[in-house]
Amino acid sequence: MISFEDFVMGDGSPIYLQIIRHIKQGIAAGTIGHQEEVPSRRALSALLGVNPNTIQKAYHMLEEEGIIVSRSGAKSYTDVDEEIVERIRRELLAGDTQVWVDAMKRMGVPREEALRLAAQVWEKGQDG
Amino acid sequence: MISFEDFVMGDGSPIYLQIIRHIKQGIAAGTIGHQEEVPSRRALSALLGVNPNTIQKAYHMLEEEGIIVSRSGAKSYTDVDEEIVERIRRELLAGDTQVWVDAMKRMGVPREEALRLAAQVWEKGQDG
DNA sequence: ATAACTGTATTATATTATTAATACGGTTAT
DNA sequence: ATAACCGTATTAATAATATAATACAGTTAT
Repeated sequence: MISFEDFVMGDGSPIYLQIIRHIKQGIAAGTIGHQEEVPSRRALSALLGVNPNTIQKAYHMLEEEGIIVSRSGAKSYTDVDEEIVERIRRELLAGDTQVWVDAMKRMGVPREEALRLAAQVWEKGQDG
Repeated sequence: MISFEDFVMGDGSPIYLQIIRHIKQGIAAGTIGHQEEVPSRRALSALLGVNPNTIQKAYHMLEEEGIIVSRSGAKSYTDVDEEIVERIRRELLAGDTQVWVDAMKRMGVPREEALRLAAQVWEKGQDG
């Protein structure tokens, strides 16, 4: 069963996008595997304190991307072969890193200073 | 005069937030200085192809943050002493880096691999 | 002074994100 | 079979974002 324990609604982006991202990150991390059970729309909406329709929107888009499979009346499960895992991982890693690098460059931060800052921030956190 | 030549409406975030970010990044980079002229609401709205009200919203929030000063009828100018520049720079650098580091950790990317990827993405770009 | 530009304000409308309240029919464990 | 879940669908309402069309008064260069 996919866990949403560490899920935090932080940035101001739409909730359904945050949910999609959370699941994709779990798949990229390997903590979410193939044919893993997905929380029901109602259960997750109660857990996160949002409307069931918001969850349905996220799940529906994940299904269109071929990441989860739903059957009316039954539980929903992930459907991720190795190819899709690699695609998601590449997408997220490259995309996030590009965003950060672009921001640093736009602020005139030199490469070495940026990498030093990243290493420093990395240590500050307790996990990882 | 603040330049918006390299401004691109990329991410799906609200335009007024992107404008605020663009100006803050310029201040952090030092390419936007003290008492520098800000494009008029109408001029910038025409340049970006958005509504003047959207620009006004961004400028109004920047004024509330003490970053620009406006007088009815006259042009608007930046108002950034060294203290505010340092505050903005620290905010943006630390914030953006934290977001990236958190994403990498959530995806189970080891520190060294993340830093290697960052260095690699850094080189790929033409500027910086 | 006056024309051209400024910031500011108002009202209306459209779109998107989200909530809310239901409803229907399929699946599953007992 | 039946109760408790499940996915799915519909309709209505609200808030945030953005557009559109104006209007008014202050500033500035000529």
